Amino acid sequence: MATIENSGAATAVKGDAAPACTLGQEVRYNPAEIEARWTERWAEQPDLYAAEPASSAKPKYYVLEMLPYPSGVLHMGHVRNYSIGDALARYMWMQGYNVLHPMGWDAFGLPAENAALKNNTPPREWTLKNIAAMKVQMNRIGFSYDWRNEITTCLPDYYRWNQWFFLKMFERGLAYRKKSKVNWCPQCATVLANEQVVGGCCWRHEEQLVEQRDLEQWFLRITNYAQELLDDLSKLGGWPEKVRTMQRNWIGRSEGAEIEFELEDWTDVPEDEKRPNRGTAILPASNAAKGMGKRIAVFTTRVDTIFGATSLQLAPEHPLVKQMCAIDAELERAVEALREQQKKARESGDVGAIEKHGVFTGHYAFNPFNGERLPVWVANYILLDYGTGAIMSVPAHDDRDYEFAKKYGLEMKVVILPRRSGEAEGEPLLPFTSEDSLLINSGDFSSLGSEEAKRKMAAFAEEHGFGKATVTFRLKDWGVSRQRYWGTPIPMLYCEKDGIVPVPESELPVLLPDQVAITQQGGSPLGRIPAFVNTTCPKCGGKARRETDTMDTFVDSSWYFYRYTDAHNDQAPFAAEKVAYWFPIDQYIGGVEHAILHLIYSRFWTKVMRDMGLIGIDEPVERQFAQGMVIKNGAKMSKSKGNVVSPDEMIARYGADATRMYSLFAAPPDRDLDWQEDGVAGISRFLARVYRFAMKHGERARAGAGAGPTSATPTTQALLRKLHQTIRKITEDFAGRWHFNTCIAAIMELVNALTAAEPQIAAGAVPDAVLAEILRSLTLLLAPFAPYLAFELWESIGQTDNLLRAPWPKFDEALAKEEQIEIPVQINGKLRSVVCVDSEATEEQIRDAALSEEKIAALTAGKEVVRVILVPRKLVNIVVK
RNA sequence: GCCCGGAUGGCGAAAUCGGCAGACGCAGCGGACUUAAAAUCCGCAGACCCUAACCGGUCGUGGGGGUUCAAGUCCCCCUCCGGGCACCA
Repeated sequence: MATIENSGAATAVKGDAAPACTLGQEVRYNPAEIEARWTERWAEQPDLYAAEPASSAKPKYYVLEMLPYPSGVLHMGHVRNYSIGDALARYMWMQGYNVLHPMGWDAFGLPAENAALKNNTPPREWTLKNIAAMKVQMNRIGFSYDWRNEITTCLPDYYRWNQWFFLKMFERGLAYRKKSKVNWCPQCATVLANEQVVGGCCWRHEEQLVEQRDLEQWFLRITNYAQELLDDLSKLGGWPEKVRTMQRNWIGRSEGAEIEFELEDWTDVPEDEKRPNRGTAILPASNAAKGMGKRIAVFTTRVDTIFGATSLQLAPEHPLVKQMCAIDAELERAVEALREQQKKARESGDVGAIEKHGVFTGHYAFNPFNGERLPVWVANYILLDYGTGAIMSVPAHDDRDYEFAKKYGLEMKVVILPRRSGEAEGEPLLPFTSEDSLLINSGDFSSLGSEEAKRKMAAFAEEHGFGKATVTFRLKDWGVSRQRYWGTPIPMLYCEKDGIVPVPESELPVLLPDQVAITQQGGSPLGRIPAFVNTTCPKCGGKARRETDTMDTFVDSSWYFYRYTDAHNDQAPFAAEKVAYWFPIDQYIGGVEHAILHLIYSRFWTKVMRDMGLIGIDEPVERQFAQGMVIKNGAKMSKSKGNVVSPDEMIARYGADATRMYSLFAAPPDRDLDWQEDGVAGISRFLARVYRFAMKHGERARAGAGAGPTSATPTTQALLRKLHQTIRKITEDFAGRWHFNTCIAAIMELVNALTAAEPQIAAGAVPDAVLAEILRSLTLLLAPFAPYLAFELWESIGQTDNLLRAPWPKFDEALAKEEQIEIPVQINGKLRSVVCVDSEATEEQIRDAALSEEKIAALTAGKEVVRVILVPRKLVNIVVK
């Protein structure tokens, strides 16, 4: 179509979409035509972007972008994410690396089931159709994926390895089943992991409050790795600080002590001291026996304040509270109210805002440090699933305890003072919570500093058998059971005789049946398929039932990037030597919304695989990059906001090159990006300028490609200088800052300089060989950002080798160097003039030039020059009085 | 409440190590080309003051202070916006 062989004046370009025509000498840039042609040519070369095997002599580089959920359509967030990764992959190929740049599909999950309900299409069919559509889109944009390693997580050749890993974890005691309170989303009709609850609501259904339900669930013991996940964050120097901080908060390590308070024998309490108004409940002897010798364990980070404890506070769900309630109907009613308040607060998400309430149980416990008798309360702000579900209340030195004690008139005891003021200062303003403090009224521990006291008191407790120093994590084990159909079946059986039995490895995969009626109520859909459920026990041969829950889809994405190295292996999840060659991932790129969920599960999975002996690394990702969101009209693009811009539409209007290049130009990649369609048009105009320039001069460039003398005309020198400055700028940015917006601006400046010099070029001021070099380098500089145009230009200037493997241009410092530089001259810090000096000028010469400059001389005449500050190559500041 | 980001022309942004604030682009204005339009090309463009016009001057990077010959950049205080965590004991 476009006659690239004949790109001179007579060239006519015909296209199907936007009609292009010949206007005098000008050739119109027609991205629709150019891109269609190259899309077709690339499709005929399946190995174009193929990684070389591990035997390659090149150094390896693994660049990875987060795989998409196959919703059926790419959105701008994808385009941005993948344009960054694609630019990097192309650049690294050109830098001589063996690049692995794979893509796949996170293909299990709820939307397929919802679509099935809505359209009566089986989830599998719907998903595969979407994948096909998105793959077409990706290829239309021209992303450089090595499709030989494509993975699709909903296919058995992938998910069988989820099952295999699950069995391995079960063997190692890392997968276990327990009944627990779980987060339940009524809309999803399934369980959510803690990580999937956002502000008390479902992460998919922003308005949907999450309920608590009791269910038997499978858990993965991520807490076994809590400490290592925390410690190894320090190895992740190539990760954004923000992501590391979020993970650190999520893991939530808290150092403190667990202390046991002995509960007073219930029967010993004199009637008149028992909880007022508790009525006539009679304590049966059997229950009294249960109370005897019971201890209440509390977790505290401030054991140094334990002499100031004036009560204990238990969670409403605490087992001991349940026992107390069993014999005290009135207490039960009061506690039930507290439970309700807590549940409501949890479900509404603003747990921090609820009003504190509590009730005295009528029971007492003894402080093991001083024997003091403390009332035992139940309070609605104590959480059963953190620490021990019980606290010691120290109102003088804790904000929450203070608030609570004020409300209920509980005693306050001051036991620490500010370190600096000393005892003479009297009582501090309460609550006083600083750790920079000294103990008072604390027996043998008085006058110790808080830090020292914490250590000594924990040791004391351990010595006397009523406590010890402990560490508590906020991180909980990962609940992976989902009562859904479209996921990996959990490979477990329940035998009447043998109980829980793993499916033998040889029977994997446990296939997900195809014909399943999807409804949104009544537990797992698989449970309604007798052919799936009913099986035999591999141990005893008797009747057994299959587990009917499926796995959380975050399991799929926790290890997928290992599979890319060996996607068709049917003997193992991957070959160790392939992973050893490609890992760690050199650069991972994705949205910050996965900073916790996906990125922490992946790190966990890697550590488990290491402990299984499958791999030899501690962390999967060397460098992680979190790109910003795509914004339109001040809000994140979303269907509900109605501000979605379709990539297809942009591509149809301006071309894939302009669309992806705009996504890199409009903001630095880590910042939010404001989508403005006029900006895409601007990029399209720029590419058109490049195209016209190249078409106009391509002939001469081909003629001069055989090199030749470079004459030193000022125009030639100026253009070469600009070229080498641009190469330097972009090369440095890829290595460091990734400010592709300024990289593209630099290319624009280069092109501006070229078009401005067209009269001189036409007049023969630039030798053909130089013109050839400039055009060739310009094409290479564009290649990571606008690959279609780059390939087109590459051919048009007579290059026949593969552009993707062409070496990245090298910059020459000598050519990049300015001969003359402008030095601003200030007087008393205010800019007054600019002098132009030779770039090699000495300080003395610059100083003289500045002082003798006409305007400066006039302004300083008759004044005393106190000082002259001279910053080499930067500025002169003359201080006068 | 705690922890991260961020705030610069009409708009997206640039200024990488304390050294000419606003590169590059969008929108806008003026001009050339054209019968006309589109496309393209050239030029102007932070605000204010002075001027017939030039020349020139003052102010200006969310607000207030400070350090410095010099601050968008460093220090202290504050406001607003975005994100994360949160009765976590």
